[in-house]
Amino acid sequence: MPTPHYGQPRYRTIADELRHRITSGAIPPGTLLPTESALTAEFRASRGTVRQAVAVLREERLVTTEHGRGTYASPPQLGSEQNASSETQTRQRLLTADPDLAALFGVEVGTALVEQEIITRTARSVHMVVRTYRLPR
Amino acid sequence: MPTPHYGQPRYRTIADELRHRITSGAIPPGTLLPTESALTAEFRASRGTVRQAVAVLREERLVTTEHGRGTYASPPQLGSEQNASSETQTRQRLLTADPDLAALFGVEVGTALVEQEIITRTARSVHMVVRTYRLPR
DNA sequence: AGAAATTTGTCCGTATGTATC
DNA sequence: AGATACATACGGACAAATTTC
Repeated sequence: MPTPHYGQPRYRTIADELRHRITSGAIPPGTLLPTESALTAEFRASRGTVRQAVAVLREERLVTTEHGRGTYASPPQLGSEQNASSETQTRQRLLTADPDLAALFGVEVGTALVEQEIITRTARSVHMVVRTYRLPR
Repeated sequence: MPTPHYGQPRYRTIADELRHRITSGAIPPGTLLPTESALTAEFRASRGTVRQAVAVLREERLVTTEHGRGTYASPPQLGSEQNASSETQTRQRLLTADPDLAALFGVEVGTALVEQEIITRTARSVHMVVRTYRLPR
């Protein structure tokens, strides 16, 4: 019943299993994963635990979820290509708004902002750098 | 990582921060606070701690939370229908690589780069600024 | 066009085990 | 020992988007 999480948590185990199904092709890209209620039945876990498992995959960009629809294995008909050999590095930090950003956000210079930097790269070179700025929420 | 509560308990600190954002206008009245899971991520606290923090604000009548919906900064008003319509402005320009970007891309300082800037905003405020940097091609 | 069913999103309350101060 | 915090897990309920009838 409640929560013996020796060794590996249940949601990790479930995430591993689902990841395997996706990467092995058992759940082809673009198709829907089983619904949350189906997963709760299959793994005999609570919905919260199942959702936690799916959240792991979402974090890994292995799936995308749409409200009222379901969870797809890899983005539905988007970008078309995922470069198998390209990887991303993500970094997040706090910075103080320079005049430019301060004006955009309508805050004072020096206000704290969150910057997330995503670097898309192959082993050889950097493809793209994306910097996202937000107010700390 | 676990539990240094020098002086002030963790949930107090989180409550203080959220209170400041509300009173400072960073979270305007009528808008939803970040979800519990978002707060756990941001403050790297457990759900229990986050809920404890929100409970403090609820006690102070600074927020009201609706089951299945979320937690609002100050009571949700009937007429205050908010435009969920967020819009984006896109801008693209050439710039010269500063030392930081030059190092990332492995080019010399001053090399031309393409910057695309996407600003996500409502009528009221800027939500997010995304800057994408690429080598021109 | 409208009602019902599905599915995901969020919150609630509770519980257990672990770890640190 | 006690207080605080963390991680995990359960079950229930309401909300919202989508699909189906």
